[in-house]
Amino acid sequence: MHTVTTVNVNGLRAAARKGFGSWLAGTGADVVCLQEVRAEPGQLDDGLRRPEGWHAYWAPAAAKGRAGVALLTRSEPERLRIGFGEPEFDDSGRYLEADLPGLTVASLYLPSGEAGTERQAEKERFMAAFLPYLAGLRKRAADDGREVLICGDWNIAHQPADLKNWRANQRNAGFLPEERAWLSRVFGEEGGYTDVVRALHPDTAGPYSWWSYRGRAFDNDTGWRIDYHVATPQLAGRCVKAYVERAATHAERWSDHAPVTAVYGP
Amino acid sequence: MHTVTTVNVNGLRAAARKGFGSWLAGTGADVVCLQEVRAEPGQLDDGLRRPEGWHAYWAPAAAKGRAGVALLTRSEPERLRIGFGEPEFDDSGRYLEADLPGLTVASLYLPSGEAGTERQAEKERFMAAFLPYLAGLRKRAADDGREVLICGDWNIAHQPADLKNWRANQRNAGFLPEERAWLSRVFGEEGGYTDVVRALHPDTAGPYSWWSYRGRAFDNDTGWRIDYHVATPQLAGRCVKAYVERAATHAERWSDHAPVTAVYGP
DNA sequence: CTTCCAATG
DNA sequence: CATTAGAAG
Repeated sequence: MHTVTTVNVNGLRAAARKGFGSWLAGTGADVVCLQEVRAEPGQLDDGLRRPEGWHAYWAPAAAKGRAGVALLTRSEPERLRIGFGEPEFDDSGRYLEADLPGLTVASLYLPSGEAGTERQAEKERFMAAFLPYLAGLRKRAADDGREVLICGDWNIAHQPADLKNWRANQRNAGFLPEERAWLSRVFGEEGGYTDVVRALHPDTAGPYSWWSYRGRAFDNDTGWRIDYHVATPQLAGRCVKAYVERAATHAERWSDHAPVTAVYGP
Repeated sequence: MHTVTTVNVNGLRAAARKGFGSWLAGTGADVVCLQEVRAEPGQLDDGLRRPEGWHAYWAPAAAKGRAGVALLTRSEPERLRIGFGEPEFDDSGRYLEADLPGLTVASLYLPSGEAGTERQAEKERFMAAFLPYLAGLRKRAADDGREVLICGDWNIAHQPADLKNWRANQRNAGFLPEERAWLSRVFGEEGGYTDVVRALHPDTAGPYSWWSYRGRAFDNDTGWRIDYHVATPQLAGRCVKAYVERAATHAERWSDHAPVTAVYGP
């Protein structure tokens, strides 16, 4: 029985100034996955670095002020792992994994970039290395009788239903054919994972989890669904509820992403 | 008859957001010298670039967001000059000169830097080139029967009375022996100029015109007098009133400097 | 449009 | 402690 939330905070220090703390205090989740922390633990206030009632783990990027993922868990994990074994990304602040009893849960922040740039090439290298890792992780977990849940900002919308203007974005990073095909492999035989939110809501547009700060994207709900719960099928089948906490970042707008929460039954 | 104000605005766009406009609307000056504009004219709102009732002249630095001086005059100058003939500093946004009838007035922003750095070396090169220019300017003006007034942020406190903690600052840029000696030459035979505010207030501590943003420098009046009216002696003798508008940047604090105003009688 | 950094003051 | 620009998103 787990309630898990993932949210890209777009700078935890800025988010904390604008209300992240009260959101965290009010959440019923027992696992929170954070992305784009953009700070080293030492740059965070005590109450944020070690929040009351949580075990907190940080994987900052070597580059200051960039990326950075974290995991907050109500119970203490048995094991932690930073990175997924690809040296280029080991200290890039993009992957942090924890073993809880019967469940491996990870916070992922996949690179983003504009089409045709070096950043996009980096994203593609990440994708190429990460898929085999994911597949291997699922197989090892199956052998151990564990479930796996990779939460985070994957920076890719999978299908037309996953963003407002899919036609206009077919040549934009985040909805490129090769990115979508890669996600299909994650969700297909090769990866063997399930897109939890889409499985529960097969016919909705969205629910979006990111809206650009530019223009009136949030007000018009011109969003993208790029933050996922990616789970082994058995775990996904146990999900009884999944939703985007649009209101959490609405009034105070402490991030351009909204938390994505799923409740996994026993 | 002139009322002249000089103020380092520490970024005119930021100052405008915080109340520079209402200060300008309320000033009785007919010449305003600005330093650290930190913007090209095109980056300023219309009302700021061409303020109602003023002629406005801008000398931005080639390096974006750095330095930049300006002159606002109620009457149109006969001539304008950017730089003082030293190529290194011609487009550094540090010197702008205007000829009004019988008066040459300039806005100066002398480089600042930390002792022992390349910035300090640049400051010293500026000082070395600027003193002969000043001396020549005074002589030419004398031949023409003109007065000269160089207003601005000279980034040097001259004497112990010109900063709160002079003992602690003897090795800090802005109060180094060589900088003080250079100002003494400006105010001595070689330059031939007068420190207008000090001439009127020979026995006051300060009045300071800059307070660091760090700590409680402003509240404790831990300030420096580094913004000067530097005038030919005859003009200085006509000064009937000289003061620092501490309140102008107190309530709203639109700069770390305060305006320094002097009234020159006929 | 917002984050954070770096250089600068 | 504040400014601006620039990289990044």
